[in-house]
Amino acid sequence: MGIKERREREKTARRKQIQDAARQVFMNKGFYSATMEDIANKLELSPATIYKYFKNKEELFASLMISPLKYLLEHTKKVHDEDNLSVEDKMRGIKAVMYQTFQYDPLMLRNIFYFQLENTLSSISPELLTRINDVTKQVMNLIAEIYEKGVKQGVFVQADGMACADIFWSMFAGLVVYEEAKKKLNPKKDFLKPTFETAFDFLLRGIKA
Amino acid sequence: MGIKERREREKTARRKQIQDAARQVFMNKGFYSATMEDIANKLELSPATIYKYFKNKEELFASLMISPLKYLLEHTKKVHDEDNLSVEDKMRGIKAVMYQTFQYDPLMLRNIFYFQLENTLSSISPELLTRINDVTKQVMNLIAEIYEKGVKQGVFVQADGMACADIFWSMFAGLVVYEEAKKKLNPKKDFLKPTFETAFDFLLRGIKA
Amino acid sequence: MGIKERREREKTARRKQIQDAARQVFMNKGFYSATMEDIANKLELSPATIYKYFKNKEELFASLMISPLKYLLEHTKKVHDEDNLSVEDKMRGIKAVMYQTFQYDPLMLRNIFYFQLENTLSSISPELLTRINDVTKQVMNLIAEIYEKGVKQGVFVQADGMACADIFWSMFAGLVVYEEAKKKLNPKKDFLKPTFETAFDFLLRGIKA
Amino acid sequence: MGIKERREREKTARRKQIQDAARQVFMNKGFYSATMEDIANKLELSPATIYKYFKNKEELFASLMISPLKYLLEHTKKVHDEDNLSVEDKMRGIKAVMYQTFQYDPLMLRNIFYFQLENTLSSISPELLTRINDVTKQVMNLIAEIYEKGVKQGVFVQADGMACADIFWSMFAGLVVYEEAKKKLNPKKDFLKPTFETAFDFLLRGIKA
DNA sequence: CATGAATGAGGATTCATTCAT
DNA sequence: CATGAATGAATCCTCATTCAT
Repeated sequence: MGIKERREREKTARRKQIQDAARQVFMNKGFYSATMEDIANKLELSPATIYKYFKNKEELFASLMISPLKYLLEHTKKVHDEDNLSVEDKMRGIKAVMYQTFQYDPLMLRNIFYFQLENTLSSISPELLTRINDVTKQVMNLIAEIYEKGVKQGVFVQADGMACADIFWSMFAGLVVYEEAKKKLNPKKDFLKPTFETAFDFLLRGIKA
Repeated sequence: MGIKERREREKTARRKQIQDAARQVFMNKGFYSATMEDIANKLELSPATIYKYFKNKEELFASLMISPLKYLLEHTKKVHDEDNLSVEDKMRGIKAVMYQTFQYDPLMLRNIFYFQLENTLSSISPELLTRINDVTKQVMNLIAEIYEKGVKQGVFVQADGMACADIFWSMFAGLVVYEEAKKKLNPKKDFLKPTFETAFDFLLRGIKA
Repeated sequence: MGIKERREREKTARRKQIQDAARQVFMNKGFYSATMEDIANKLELSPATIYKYFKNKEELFASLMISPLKYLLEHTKKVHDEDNLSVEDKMRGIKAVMYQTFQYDPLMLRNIFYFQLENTLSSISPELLTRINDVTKQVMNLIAEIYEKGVKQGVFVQADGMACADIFWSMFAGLVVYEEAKKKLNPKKDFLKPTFETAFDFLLRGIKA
Repeated sequence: MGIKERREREKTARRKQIQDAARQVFMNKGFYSATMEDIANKLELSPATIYKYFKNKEELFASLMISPLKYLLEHTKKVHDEDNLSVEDKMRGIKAVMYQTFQYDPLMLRNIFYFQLENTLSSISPELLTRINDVTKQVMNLIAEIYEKGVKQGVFVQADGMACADIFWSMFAGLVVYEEAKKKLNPKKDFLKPTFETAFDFLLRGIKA
């Protein structure tokens, strides 16, 4: 009985190992240039083994996206539900959550933003795709809700909630995508933190009624 | 002499034809999934011919990036140099230029933002790479200058000029990358225009001292 | 002792289970496209287990051929040995037996006819191969005997007994192979029965002296 | 102009070369065990080249089926349309045509009969599949017509024309499939000719009113 | 006895790129 | 100058089979 549990745990562990290796390889080479063999080599495993755990390359890649998104959603929810916080504080909370998510898995986050742009990621299982899109939408909805509440309270300027959510999300995506590129050009400094702060401060001031 | 010129002109024209076809194919399929044969087919030309005009696939792709960036730089310069405009109006001008650039070549713009993220685009000629990065930096510098002028005038809040340029650029990138994805999900509506407006309005309000 | 017997019986039972599952899978997918995992899944068993009972895929497949052939041989013998029957009735009996055999395991029968055509079924054990060929030959011999007896009695036209056996066998094979294909195109109707009847009626009339 | 024609001819020639090599390899190894590399090696060509002429393995294989079927259809038509022939002579003509078709490409013919039985030949282009089925049906229809005419003339026994066509076709298929197998077991003798003759003689006698 | 896990060995297919004409 | 033809080099993926537990 304990034996079944151990088996299960080992399987999950191996799955995680593969994901970790894959994450690194995808990070370094990008989706197309990364090969299943690269990943297998890193694990000192046969490529065939990977296919026991993930249906194909796309599925493996996509599975990596879930985790940061889940992280993001969870923490966004927490901020949204915090009763003691003013809407302004909540928006500041969103900023913090976004930054933490970035720190949680920067490269994969970047890939998420690029995700839907490539037609070729089509052998992905529809369930996974739906799941990813769902999480995104949920986060956006939470942001929109906060914003609209703020509008009602007269704290934020009149604007569509979803539009505002879009904007926060875009700012988030832009900072991640672009700063990541910058980091490559100049790997020493940590540009993002202050820029992140300033960017959202601008937005927060901008939405104030 | 005239004959040589004509030759030259024809060559340039053909180069442009190839670029036009390539742009469409890259737009539809993305860099990796687009094939040289796709491009050649669209032109009713042999793949071999393309290699007379462009060293390889990466070079061809990169050459396409130049044009929107040049467009952006030119117009940004114009805004920057306009003597009659207040810094606030100039920033508004930047917003307009960005939107126009997006309209000028939306897909390629998206690709530019993603460009430096893929390591494998390494067979690109260093000159081209440098050129692309240079243009980006120039645009950023112009924005930074305007902002810093505004800070000196006490019109904008105290902040680093380059950081502000980063933020505008990131907002720009985010809107493009993310909205593009959204357009795919819901191809009917034109989301971008109003969101673009609102986003930069928030920023403009946010930077106001 | 009883315990040993039970073991034995259980082993035989399991062997049979595997064969049943295998039959279905081979029927649906054909030899090459069927995988050992398919079969194992159907049984809710591990592929490794199958290898405890059958040396390899080919051996498993071949083992399935034995059963319909045995059925055919047994019943053919019965017809052949029936003393009260005229040779004409015996030939009619052969027809019936063939049709019954088809009903007994249509798909595997088809595979039998195709069996020797594929060189690659070479890892099969020679004994099994011999056994299969032996049964076929025995059936043919029985038919030949009946026919030759009929010739001697002046009831059938002059012809080589084995040739006639070949012809009956070919007609059998042709009907099975071809009708099976037809069933795929038009799964509703039961074409075979009447065609089978008519076909052999033609032959029976044709061999009548 | 002549140059274009030569190109065209060369291309057709190469296509034919590939088909010839493929025919041999498929004959020796069967569809599944034959590899594209086998075929390429035989041609002293790269596998990639084959893909310039045929979309994939299945398509290449299927293309080989067309030719014998076309041969069969053409000659069947000729027999059917021959005005001077009695229906009985026409049926005899059908027999001859079938045997000639067998001689024209014995192995591929066998494959045709097995063709629709394997689910996996599914990446075949629907057009090709349709084309193959069409030819088969046409041949069957011609046979049916002859038979029904014979029935009207009171020369053949009462029976459904299509059923009779089925039977002739099945006999044909059976002889080909089974004799081919026999040839493998005993490669020296030419079993088929006399068996073929006798088989159809039986049928011809059997259908006589 | 049963099996879960792992894999070696291959095979189909793709595509950027070259080169003789 | 343009190209049709050819290909080397990859890469994804599959599957029969083995083996430690």
